Amino acid sequence: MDYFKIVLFFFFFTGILISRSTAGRPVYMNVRTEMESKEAGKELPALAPDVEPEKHHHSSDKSVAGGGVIIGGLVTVTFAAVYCYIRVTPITLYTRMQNTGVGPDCFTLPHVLKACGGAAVFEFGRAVHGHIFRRGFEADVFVQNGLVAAYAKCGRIRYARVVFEKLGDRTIVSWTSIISAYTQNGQPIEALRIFKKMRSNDLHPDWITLVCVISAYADIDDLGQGKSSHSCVIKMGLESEPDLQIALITLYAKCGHVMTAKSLFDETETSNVIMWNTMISGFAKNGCCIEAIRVFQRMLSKNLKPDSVTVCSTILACAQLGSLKEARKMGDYIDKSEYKADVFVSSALIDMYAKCGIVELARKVFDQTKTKDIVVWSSMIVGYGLHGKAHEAINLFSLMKQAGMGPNDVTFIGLLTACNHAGLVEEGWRIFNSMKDYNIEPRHQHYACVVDLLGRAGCLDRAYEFIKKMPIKPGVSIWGALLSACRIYRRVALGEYSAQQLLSLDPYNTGHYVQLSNLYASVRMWSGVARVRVLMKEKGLTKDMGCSMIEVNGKIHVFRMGDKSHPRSNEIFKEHKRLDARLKEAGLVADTESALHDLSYEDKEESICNHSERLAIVYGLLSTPFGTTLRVSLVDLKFPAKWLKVNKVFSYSKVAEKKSKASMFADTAAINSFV
DNA sequence: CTACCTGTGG
Repeated sequence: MDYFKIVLFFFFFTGILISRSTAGRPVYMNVRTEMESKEAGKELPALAPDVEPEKHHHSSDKSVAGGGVIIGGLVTVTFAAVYCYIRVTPITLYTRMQNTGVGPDCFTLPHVLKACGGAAVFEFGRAVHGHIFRRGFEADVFVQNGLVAAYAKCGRIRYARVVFEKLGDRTIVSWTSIISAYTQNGQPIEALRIFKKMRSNDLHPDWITLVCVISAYADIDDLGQGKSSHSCVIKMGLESEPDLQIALITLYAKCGHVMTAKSLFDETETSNVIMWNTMISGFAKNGCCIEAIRVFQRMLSKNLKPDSVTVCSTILACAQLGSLKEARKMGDYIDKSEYKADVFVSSALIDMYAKCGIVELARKVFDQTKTKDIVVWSSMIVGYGLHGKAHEAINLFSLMKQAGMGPNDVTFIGLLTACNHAGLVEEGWRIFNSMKDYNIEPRHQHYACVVDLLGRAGCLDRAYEFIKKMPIKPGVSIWGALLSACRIYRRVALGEYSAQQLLSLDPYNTGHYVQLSNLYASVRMWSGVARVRVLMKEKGLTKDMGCSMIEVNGKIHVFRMGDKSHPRSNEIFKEHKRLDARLKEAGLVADTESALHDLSYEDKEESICNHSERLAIVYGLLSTPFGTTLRVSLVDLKFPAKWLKVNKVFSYSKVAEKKSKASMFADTAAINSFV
């Protein structure tokens, strides 16, 4: 930062100098033409005018009369500052060096290559590669290692590999570079293969190699191999190396062993921000949202300065927790911080507010975001989709196109789910078909959205035809969508077929069995219900319990099915009974579940499952004034029940299904208006 | 020269 200030200061004076000599000439002309021409820094105005002063004058001979020295100076300084921020890089300096005829050597080139990686400028990297070749540095290991890394950072793994393969004398850094090249480009298995090859060449990993290898094991969720790397770390006496601790914490968190990750973290008592970030995101990604937020708060209380990654991870935790109170607190914190201009932070905030039920606040953040990238736009569109606001999503999509931003595949998932929730079949179909106009290949999820869309609308045959014509092999989510549509519309034959496909793909998922069982129950085929129960028993599956959470006055209340542990339990059950009767009176009986209500063991489970969310809603109705919006989340309890404490904020929660959350907003609104 | 933590979808 200090360096930056010095450069700015320098610019101030050179700016005045230039403005004197050019009498208000619009300097931004230079900036623009230069930015437009991709020729990286053929001219470098104002950086060192004492070396090449003429360069500034050649591009624009048209002097604009008037303007004045001061204004000219101010304009210059402003643009110079922008210019400095955008332009002064090792790359520009390198180009400049090329122009002055000073050749690079094997000490400058690695730095230049590092910069190529950082800015992910592939073409420039190619050019440098050419220079390296011409100047005969192909044999220099340092330079070649740099090339491998630069290509990897530009996502050109092939080029990286070619350079590596041609490398005669490989050092440990060469091997590490190619290994990390593969992990960075999402190919951890190939990375580990190369690691094994390296070991068979009797080369020992250094600590950075270990960081890469551990992160590869984390990527493929191989805790066993990860643990042996951990013992390797200890054997080599590297366990106090912060970067290795970070890699290990990531590994354990990624594999679901959050407590191991936490104990590693606690042992360090570090002030390393990245390690704190790792811990926060580790908690957040495991659904331990409150723990994540607590770590963040502890960080603040220790006067450690969070960076933008810290706040992004904490916002993610708030979003998953679904607690409006925490979300608001975080929002206020960001508002006062320097991070509100960060695109990553903005998109995380938009997502958070949408998931916590306030799409309007999400929109406010969206509107306040100056530079909107595709993720910001998509987050907002997805947010509208979550709330079933299809028209808002579609309108925003047109605005996005007007702003010249091209959609990506996630944008379309947002649009399609929005149409799903709003039941806009034809609109969704049209949107799906328009994907090819943007050169976006529909992926599995897009097809699943369409099947869901058609299925929910009752067009089951059309959905099935669609599946048959798909260019990809239908997977779990597609058959799942079809099965659930079959359950709604009681199409046994097609449902059985989908279930067959589904169970062969994913035999250990309880949800599929339950769906099939409910389908049978809805047409009173009790033999089918029994058969499914046997199937489940064979596989040793039991139906896991649903659990709902509601926040009232900043306190989280959790209800399990048939739960009587809440202090106001009696009241809640009484009210629930009363509402149920009134709902029935009004003919508002739950649709498919009604068929299940009169008989059978399975049915009870099914209705009980809904119970937990009903209990939460009833409690919300009892304890808030009329007109309050209730926000209920489904909680997936993969943690033991002892961690769950009703009427108390609890630590280990995971919001299970975002989709059902949206439909719950709708249900709650309906009940609220009815009562 | 090589590495670790961040945002939308599932």
